[in-house]
Amino acid sequence: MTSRPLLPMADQPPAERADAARNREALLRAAVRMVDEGGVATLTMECLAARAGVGKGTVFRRFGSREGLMAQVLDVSERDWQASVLAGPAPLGPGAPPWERLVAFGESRLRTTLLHADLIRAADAHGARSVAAASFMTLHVRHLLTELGVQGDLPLLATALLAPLEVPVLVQQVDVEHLPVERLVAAWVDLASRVVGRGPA
Amino acid sequence: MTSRPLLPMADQPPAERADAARNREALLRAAVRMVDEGGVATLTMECLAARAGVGKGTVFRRFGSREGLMAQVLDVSERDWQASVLAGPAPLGPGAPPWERLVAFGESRLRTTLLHADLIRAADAHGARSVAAASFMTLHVRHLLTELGVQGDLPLLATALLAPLEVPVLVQQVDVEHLPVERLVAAWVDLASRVVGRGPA
DNA sequence: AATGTAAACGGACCACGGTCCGTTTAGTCG
DNA sequence: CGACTAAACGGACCGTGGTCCGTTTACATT
Repeated sequence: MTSRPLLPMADQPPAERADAARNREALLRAAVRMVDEGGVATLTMECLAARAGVGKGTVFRRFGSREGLMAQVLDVSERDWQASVLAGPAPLGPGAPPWERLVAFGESRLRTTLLHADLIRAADAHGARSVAAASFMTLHVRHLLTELGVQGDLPLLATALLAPLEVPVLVQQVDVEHLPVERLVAAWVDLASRVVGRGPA
Repeated sequence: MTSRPLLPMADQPPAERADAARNREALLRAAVRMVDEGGVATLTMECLAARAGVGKGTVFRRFGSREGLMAQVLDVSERDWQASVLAGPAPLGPGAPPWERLVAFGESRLRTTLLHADLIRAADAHGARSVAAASFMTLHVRHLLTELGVQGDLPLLATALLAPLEVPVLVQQVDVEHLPVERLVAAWVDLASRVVGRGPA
């Protein structure tokens, strides 16, 4: 028997090999570039591989699927946004009263979603939302609802508040029905105030 | 110049040729069969063509895309459902007071969506909801809200009520989080009662 | 019946996502 | 430093959705 790693450390799956890490980084960088140069649609897996100077198999080995890749690309911007919710300036970040934070959250999320609509869709593709992003938002809204003293099935109420901010809904309203974003924001705030059971400061 | 059709009738685009109509029907029948025998995933365009005894090009000529085909397949069941909302027995159909109808609508739609989740997704695919189905529901909810004397941006309020009944949301809750359907129904009714501003009979 | 034409047909063809597997290489151990 | 192994690599290959275009066919007009 060969000896297992001398430092158990934890039993993290053995860690990534240096060349693998380099390739992942190169691919991700290339992907980001392609996306914001030509849009999501122009990024094909084969072409990305070529650009990054690796074989197609490598792309799939690193990211599993186009969807997985897109999720990583999205993560870059999404992480910033989450940070500003968690620790940015009020009213989106902490410091403001919960109702103001909720309103700020809704508007900010609505605009962000619209901005990255294509990417979010590509990262979602088959319909299984990236657990990470969704659960972050659910938790946050749930937390604010708690602070507001809302009674009821909080997890599901949070989901209900988040649902109208999903890509398909917003895209339909903005791109097909040509509703102005301000109206959507106002309607969402109205919805939130009904759910909370009283709103305006 | 050749003479145009002798009976103008209306200027409907010349109407479908007999062979075309036959093929459309054969294809649709075959598609329905394949879907409820093997599930949505087993239906490939080429295979469908073969089954119906036509060329692949014909399938695309008739339905435009896989998505378009699926929309037609879905339409078969969806039409029945719409009929029962419009003219079926109360409380889903007319006759019951608006609040009871709204509750019945929510529960019925929730269960129906879950039942046809795959098909709805396949018919939606790129994310552009079939205008027909969506606008039917929006109109209906809007109508009920009006009857209930709800004030505000009705079209958007209706959308907000419909959003948590969308496939991705429900599938996430049921298949990933394993929440029981009854709880989803209860939460939706709660949401509706908040939006309406008082609910229980 | 013969003719003309717009529509329908079919299947070869293309692009893209995803898989497979034989080959190469990083990192480790003696 | 040489040997060994698990991991990474790359590109040929496959299935599927979708397009294209030369050929066939329904129907109307004479």
